[in-house]
Amino acid sequence: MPKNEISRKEREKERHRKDILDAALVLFSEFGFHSVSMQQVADKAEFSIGTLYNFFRNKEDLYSNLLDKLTARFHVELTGALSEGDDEIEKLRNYIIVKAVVFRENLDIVLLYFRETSGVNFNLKAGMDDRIRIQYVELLELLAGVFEDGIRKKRFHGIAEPYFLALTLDSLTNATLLGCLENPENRSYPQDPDVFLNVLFKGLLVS
Amino acid sequence: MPKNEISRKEREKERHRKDILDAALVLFSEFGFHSVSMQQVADKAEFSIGTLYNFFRNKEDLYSNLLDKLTARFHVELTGALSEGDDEIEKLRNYIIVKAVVFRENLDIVLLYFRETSGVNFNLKAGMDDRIRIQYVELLELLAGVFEDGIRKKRFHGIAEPYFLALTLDSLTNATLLGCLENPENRSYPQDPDVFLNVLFKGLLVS
Amino acid sequence: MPKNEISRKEREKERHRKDILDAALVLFSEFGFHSVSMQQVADKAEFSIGTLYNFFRNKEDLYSNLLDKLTARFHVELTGALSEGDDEIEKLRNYIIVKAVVFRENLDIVLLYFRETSGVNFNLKAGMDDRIRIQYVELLELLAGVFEDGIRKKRFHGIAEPYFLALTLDSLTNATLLGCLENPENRSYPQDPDVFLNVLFKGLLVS
Amino acid sequence: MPKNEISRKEREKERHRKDILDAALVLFSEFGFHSVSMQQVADKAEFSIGTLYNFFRNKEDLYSNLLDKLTARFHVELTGALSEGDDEIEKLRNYIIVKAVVFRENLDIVLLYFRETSGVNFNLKAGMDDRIRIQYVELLELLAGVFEDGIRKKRFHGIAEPYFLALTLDSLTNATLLGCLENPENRSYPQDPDVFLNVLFKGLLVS
DNA sequence: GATGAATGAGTTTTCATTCAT
DNA sequence: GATGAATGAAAACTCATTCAT
Repeated sequence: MPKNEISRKEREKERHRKDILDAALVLFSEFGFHSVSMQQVADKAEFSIGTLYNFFRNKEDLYSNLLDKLTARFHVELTGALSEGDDEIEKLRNYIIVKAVVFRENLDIVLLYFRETSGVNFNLKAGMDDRIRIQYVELLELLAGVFEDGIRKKRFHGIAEPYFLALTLDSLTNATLLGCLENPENRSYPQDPDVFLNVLFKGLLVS
Repeated sequence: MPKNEISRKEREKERHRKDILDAALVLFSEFGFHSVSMQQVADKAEFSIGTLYNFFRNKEDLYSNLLDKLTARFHVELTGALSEGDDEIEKLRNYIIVKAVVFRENLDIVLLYFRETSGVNFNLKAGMDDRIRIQYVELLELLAGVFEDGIRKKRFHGIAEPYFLALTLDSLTNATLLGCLENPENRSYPQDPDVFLNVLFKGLLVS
Repeated sequence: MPKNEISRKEREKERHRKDILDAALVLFSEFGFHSVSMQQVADKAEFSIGTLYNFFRNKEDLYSNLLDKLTARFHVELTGALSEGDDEIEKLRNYIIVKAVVFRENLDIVLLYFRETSGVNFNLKAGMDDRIRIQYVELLELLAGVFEDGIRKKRFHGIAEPYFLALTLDSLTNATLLGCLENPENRSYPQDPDVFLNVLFKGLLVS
Repeated sequence: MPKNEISRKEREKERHRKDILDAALVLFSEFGFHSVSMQQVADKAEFSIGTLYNFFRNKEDLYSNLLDKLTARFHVELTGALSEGDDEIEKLRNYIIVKAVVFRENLDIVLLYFRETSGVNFNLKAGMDDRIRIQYVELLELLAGVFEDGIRKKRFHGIAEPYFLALTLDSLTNATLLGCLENPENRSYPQDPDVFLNVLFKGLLVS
């Protein structure tokens, strides 16, 4: 069955590709792009250097594939969270909860992501990061949309620009989660999403 | 006049040191630590490579001196802002205004600072960044203190932990200012500090 | 034939390693460790610099591998010479003859060896040279053992400590051979080992 | 008194020169020519780098001046020892005793000297070391002369070439003294010069 | 004569990338 | 497709030497 043959080979190839990306993720997220050599990635992935170059044009390509894959996953999870829930408050609660779960379960990825994005501008050639930036803005605008809807439906006081409120919620959750995940002994992060929402909305909520 | 002689030489040396740090700041803030070579810093500072090494033990030492100097300056400005003003609201307004000014006038520095700090964990050897982290925590605690005072004096509702409120205000202003400064064409940042405060306090303020 | 494939590659790699060591030997023995650059070794070995570092961790590692290999070879030859021969006199004659042959046929090595050892203490990190020193002391003690046996068997007068006699014979042959080999036009070295032995033993030999 | 003025200045200059050479001796003898920087010599001598260059054309010149001064001192002491004493045996005893004293009292110098000479050929440009070699050969020939005289006067058996005997005595004392001085805890060196002479002459002495 | 800041050629070392097997 | 030896450009860093003060 040549069809199956091919598909088995394809699947195997895909698995190898994944192995390489997994190894790269662990190393890049711990040490950063410049402090990890292709040799180290190859060693960790248990492939030879040459094989890495069969899958990726160069080091940057490997990195950017990694980031793309990761940000896509994040994007899906977080935008998904924002679309579920009956009303705007529920959506925001969902967003906060999912974000906490995602962060906790993918610390590697999150650190790598922030290494790239929160520096605000990036170390690598522009272009690679543009896609990340676009997805980030998309997410913020989605979040802003939720605020806007809530305001229009009189769920919240329209006390500030929706985009502004979105930025606030995002920054706040980032800062809190990163602080908690980095020093877990230090300060545990809130299980209850309303801790975050209260900061923003107590008083904003239409009674 | 040997006294003057000496002092003139010393002053000149200090100026050269500053020239090098200035050149390094511009380059590091634009391209990042790993993407700038000592040769480039030397060229920009109009000195030879050897001279750089007469002032700094190695590349990391240069970088770390730069960061120390910058964070010290920030720290002074921002803690100063928090200590001026008649009541807590005034202190917070002050903080927001001064931060905006400082950010706008020192974009290089700010970008370099965030490249180091917001990446959450750092690329370079620990120790250098510990001082930065300590100063950052100090600032946050000072800010938290203002919230605490305000809550105790019934100026604000005690709706959340003071440290949490501090983190929120800090994240929010960072995100906004960086967003605005990076893409000035895109979105201007608010001149009025109350735009920030409203997000937090409308409804929190005791009427 | 994958087996042969592998072994051929391995053999080739070993040959390359040997080529590098050979080039290094010639240069180091003529100019000394500090006066030879890795570039020069690479050029002489007809490899690129990078290849040198695929075989040796750094310059010191290359040097130390070279010394280890050489001293091991010497050690084997000279201790071998001391174990052959019917009686003690014969063993000493053997030692003198073999040493002369070894010195003449490996002038490069000998010079490099003496550059390290006779300088009494060494330029490089300790550890590398400890092995050399240990082997040297081993050899001297073997030689001393021959004298001791000879004295016990009344082949020689026990006119001095065996270790002392060993040191004397070693120093004497070194000085003579090096003097001759360095300035061959100047003074040829004795073919007859008894020339050395006579100095020591005429009168010491039990008649 | 301008005469005195000048002479005081001259004396001072000479003292500075000596200070530099002393500092250089300590450093070079411990670490070797290549591992000591002019900066280190300047620091140890408590002068500036520039001052070193007022006294010596370059690093090599400093080194070679140092060696010249030291070998000259050695040469005087050892040739002196060979010229004192009533008969040849006495001269040789003298030589051995003086050499031991000189070695013990000038370990720095001796190590530096051997670093240069016993390596047999030298690290630096030829020329500097030729003078050392010439003086060494001169000394050996003087020593050989003593043996020759002793043989002619029937004090010793003419059992080997005088030059050969000289080389033997020299090598032997070098090896012994260096061994002792390097590891003083290990093996003390003989106080009695006859320990050396016995090795050579017991049986060679005309009874 | 003394100083020491400035120089820059030269050295070691790294590492992304290629390509013959 | 996999391999990994070979490459060499590029980087950090050193240090003998100069020269203006």
